[in-house]
Formats: sequence, C-alpha cells, structure tokens
Amino acid sequence: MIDIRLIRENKEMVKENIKKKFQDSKLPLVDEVEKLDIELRQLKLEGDNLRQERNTISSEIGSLMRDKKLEEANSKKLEVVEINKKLQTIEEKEEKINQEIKSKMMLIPNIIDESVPIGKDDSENVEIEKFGEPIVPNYEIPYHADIMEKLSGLDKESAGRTSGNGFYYLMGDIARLHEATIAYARDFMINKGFTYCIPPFMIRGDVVNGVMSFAEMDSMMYKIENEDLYLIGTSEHSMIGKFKGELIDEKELPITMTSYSPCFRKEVGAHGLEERGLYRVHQFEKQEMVVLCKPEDSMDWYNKMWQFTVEFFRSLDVPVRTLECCSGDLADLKVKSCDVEAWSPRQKKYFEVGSCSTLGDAQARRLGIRMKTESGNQFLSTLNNTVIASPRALIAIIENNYQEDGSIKIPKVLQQYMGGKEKIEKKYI
RNA sequence: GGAGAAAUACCCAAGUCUGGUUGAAGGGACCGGUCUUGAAAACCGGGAGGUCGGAAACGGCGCGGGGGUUCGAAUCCCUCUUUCUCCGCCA
Repeated sequence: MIDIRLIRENKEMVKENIKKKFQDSKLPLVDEVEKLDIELRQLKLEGDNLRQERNTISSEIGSLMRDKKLEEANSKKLEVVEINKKLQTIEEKEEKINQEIKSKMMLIPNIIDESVPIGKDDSENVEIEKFGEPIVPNYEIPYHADIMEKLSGLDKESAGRTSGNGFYYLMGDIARLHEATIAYARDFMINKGFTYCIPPFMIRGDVVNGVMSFAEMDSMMYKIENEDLYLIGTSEHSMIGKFKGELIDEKELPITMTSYSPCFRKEVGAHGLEERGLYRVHQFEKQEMVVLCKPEDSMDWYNKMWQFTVEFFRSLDVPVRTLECCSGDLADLKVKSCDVEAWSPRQKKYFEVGSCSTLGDAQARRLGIRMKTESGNQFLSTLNNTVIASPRALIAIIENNYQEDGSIKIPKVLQQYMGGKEKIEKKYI
C-alpha cells in the first residue's frame, strides 16, 4: 500500500510505476482514487462541521441543565437530533468511499526502486552475479529423492498414507542433516548479530490480513477448524505481525532478527506440488532474517541480507547465483527483490533456494508500524530474506556433495552438528 | 476451563461509583537555565503532545478493539482481545 499523498501530489509517477510493472489494467485506479479522495475530503469537511455544531450545542445543553432551564435545553436537544440525522447519511457515505479507496489502494503496486530491471515476467529476471564454480562431476547425479531413498533417509510413500501428497518422512542421517543445516543457519545469523527468535506457529486472521493479500491467503494458508487461527506460511508472518500498531523509537533501529519456524503451505495454484521430490511441499522448516530499519538504511540492509545468504551457501560449498526480480515479476508490495539460487549439478542449472525483499514502508503502512523520530513519527521499512529453507536447500547440499559411490560428503561446517560425521552412507542392516 | 481485578498519550498515573469548561490533571522523559572542572542530583523556567482535514486560523476523531444507550460517553451497557491474581487440568 502506497501513501495516498503520492497520488495527490504525483500521480503520473504512480501511473508510470504501474506501466513499468505491465499492469496497465490498473491505470484507471489512480484517477479513481484521486477522485474518491477529493470526494472523501469534502464529505469529511461537511461531517466535521456538523460534528462541531453538535459538540457546541451539546455543551450548551449541559450549561442549561445546570441552570435548570429545562425547556430551552429540550428545544436544543431537538436541534441536535436533526444534526444527527444529517450526519448519519454523511457518515454512511464516508464509510463507503473510505472502503472503496482502501480496496483500490490495495491493488496499486508499491513504487519499485529505480534499479529494478524492467521486464514482463520471470523469464526476464536478470542474473546479477555468480558465486563459486558450478561444477558438473563426470558421473551422473541421481534425482535427489532417489539419493535420499537409497540412503534410507526419505519415505514419501508412508507420508502419503498418513498425510497425503506433499508430505514426507525424513529419516536417520538425512533428517539429522536437515536439522544440522537449520542449526548452523541459526548460529550463522546469530554471529552476524541477529536476534534469534522462535515465533508462534499459528496466527489470527487479522494478522494474516495484515501481512498478505486475500489471494495469497487462499492459496497458501491452512486454517484451523473452529478457531480463528492459521498455520503460518513463513515466520515472517509472525515476526512482522509482532510489531503491528507499534511505535518504535528510532534509536532502537535497526531491529535485526533471525527466526525459525516450520512453514505450512497449501501450494494451491500456479506451481502446484512436485510429483516425487521435496522441492515443493506442504511443510518445511526455515531460518529467516527479518529487519526493521529506517527508510534511508533499507537499501544497505537489502544488500547485506542477500549477501549473508550467499556467504552462507558458499560456506557449505554450494555454488550460487543471484537473480534479480524484474518489474513484472515483483510482488505488488515489494520495492526490490532478488532470489538466491543454488546450483544443481544434476539439472545443470540454478534453482531458487531463497528470496530477499525490501518492502519499503508498504507493509509497515498496512500494519501501522511506525518509528519515532525528532521530526515526528513515520512508517519504517521492513525487509525479509531466507537464510535457509529445508528440505529444499537439502537438495542443493545433497546434489553438490554426492559422491560417485552413492554417499554424501557432509560439508565441514555441518560436521559438528552431525556428531563429527563426515559422510552419509547406506547402512546395510 | 472456572472466579476476580485491570487496560488512559513515549513511560508512570489521576479521573470511571455520581455522564456535561477533563477534547484528557499531575509526574517522568524532553528542551533551556542555575549550581559543578565535567556529569549526576537538586532547584528554576519552557513548549509540544497521537491522528486526520486545512496554506494557516481552526476543526474532527482519539482514553485496549468493535458495537450500543444518550442532546452529550474515558465515565453507563454489550462484545472481543490482552495482562495480573486465585482455582482446576496437563506436556
């Protein structure tokens, strides 16, 4: 949600931004909002005048009652009744127009950063930089699910029976490797000065509405029956929701947090579930970074944050690249975003393992998260980024460390989390 | 789950019984000064309070959220949320 003042003062810029995102059908919204906004302010003025009149007369009635001039007071009361009738129709209109403006404003995309490459869809996303040599070994890398199954580390069949498609059992060393990467990610971010957080894994409906659109909510969130509770799709939901309606002293900024949570996603729509593997599933675990900062610092944090993820994967010896989201592929709330993609030596291409976004003040505006500065209160900036999401990241780690004999070499930094183990190999029982 | 108490501005807090110059007292924090080598403490002085409309004057709204009663609600009623105390239950 952008500041409506942008439409009052610079609507051409807002329109230009919509064009950059190839959402021309939304262009009329800008003029519509502008018109409604003028109408609303007019109504507000009329209403305020009536309310002022009512307040004045009411306090007059008060003094008359004290002086026991009951008749005069009663006739004044009738005047106020008349005013209230008029007010009622105005207030109804006000409410209606207000809602209309709000729903239209929700559809107008956030102003993207000028550095964002222009493009229609994800095919026009731009590779920024590669880190590490994408190695293709001279032996074939099997499909990740097959590798895991061979090592008795994955059971999707049983999970299908207990929970359905999109669920999985991780077993033994593979399960341990999964938790090791998350534990390592946690410590990695703590060492970067982030505060470790474990948030609620369920949130109420009003918080859900604050952090995502209705469309997203439908396609992502699992609702608990007979409760006003939803399973979170990412800890960002809980972590941003935590600050809803808060006023934070600017001296306390930036707030840098790294949160762990399981994530639950329906994955209804566009992509759907992947047949066999663990790339797209209903349940995964994630170590996240969430930053609240002053607007002027947000680009610095954005750059630091995706670099942390790159550094993280490089410390696991996984080659990665950063892919910048082009204007058309950028979600409406975002100012700028990039994916960190890991190398898949099997597919001989990169695949998404994390996503770093700066939302400017859009999310803060929606949720009323402000900072207190010497020159007054203003909305702050919010950013989020994946440190690691597993089992997706497990795919990258396993493929890049797969040995010709079918074993998996455990990256050095993870060994201490695996009881000193250096490789995972099949146990013959 | 049961019973009670509470929620007031950045923080603390009066007002709620008895609705009407309280559209929010008083503090603290904040700013200026005296004192001090400097600071703290103490004392003196000061403006603003959140938000919306307005160039401004000014005005609207705002006392946890949402409804209601009333000419008028921080104050009365309903409802939801949260916190605290006690009881019950349970990893």
